Amino acid sequence: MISKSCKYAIRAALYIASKIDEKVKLSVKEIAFEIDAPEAFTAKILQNLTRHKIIFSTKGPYGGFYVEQSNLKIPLINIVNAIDGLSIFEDCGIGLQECSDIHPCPFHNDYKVIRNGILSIYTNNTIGKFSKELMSGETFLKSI
Amino acid sequence: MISKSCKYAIRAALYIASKIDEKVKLSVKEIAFEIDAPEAFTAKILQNLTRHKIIFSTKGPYGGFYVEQSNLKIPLINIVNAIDGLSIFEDCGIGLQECSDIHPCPFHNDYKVIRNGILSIYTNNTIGKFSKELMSGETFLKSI
DNA sequence: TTTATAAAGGATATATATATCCGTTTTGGT
DNA sequence: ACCAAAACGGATATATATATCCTTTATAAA
Repeated sequence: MISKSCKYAIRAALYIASKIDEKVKLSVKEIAFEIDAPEAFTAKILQNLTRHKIIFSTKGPYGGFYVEQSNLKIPLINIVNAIDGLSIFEDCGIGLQECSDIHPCPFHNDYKVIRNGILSIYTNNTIGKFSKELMSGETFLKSI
Repeated sequence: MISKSCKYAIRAALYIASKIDEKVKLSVKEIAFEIDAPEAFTAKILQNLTRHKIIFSTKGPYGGFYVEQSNLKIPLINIVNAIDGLSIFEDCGIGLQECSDIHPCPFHNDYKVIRNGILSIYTNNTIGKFSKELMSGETFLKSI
């Protein structure tokens, strides 16, 4: 459904959010390692998230990526929108251009329920929602 | 979720099934046109479906693709399996290797409901289920 | 038996997603 | 002012999905 890039982005945002109380800025290297994603590719994704103001960054020594309290309220759908766009929530289940509520394919109604369910997951969960319950001593990936 | 190829495959199978009463074999060219897919690529997909015995084919003059009554009972999940495999129904929503019922990610339970819903659509609908209500004078794509 | 037709299948091409590389810019410390 | 650290951004590389091309094989009809 969502792309691999988008999954990296969500993992990255959750990780950065989980570190908010430590008041340190995180490097690409650390983030990539913790979310199990390639470093250079993670850099691109983080840049994208920064441009979309989903996370913040500063350059130079002691620089890196971080979030503020306000970022914790951002729903995951914003990340999906930034990386993949929202058209995935409009596509027909069997790829028909013409498919719509007015002119539904045989699977349209069932499929619509599913799509809306996925949309709900991303809309109802925020970047900050899980940061508290995470990171209990082990690495991030093991903790989620 | 499922690939573009897989959507072509489902459209093709539904189309072929919709023609079962006409007792004609359908060419790649006709099928590709009707399902709005590229011809050579459709040929590959039809070969694949044939190998998996989801449809039948015969070579030579008056040859082509067709189904028999027994094929109409085949659930769409068989097509998904033939083209994409079933691993898509096991993937974690945020791409974690370790995610499972025992070690769920924060979205696991919600996401599982969704995945099972998609699985149900493909499991509960057969190739033949819609062939009757289709093809009321207009082209296939317009009819579904 | 020859010919025409249509699928089968291997090789190749293109598009897109994923991933890497490297020079540039910004910034903090000295 | 200088250096080092780190993100930024453009160019490039690789992998995968999608798409095409062409030769081979099977088959029906004449």
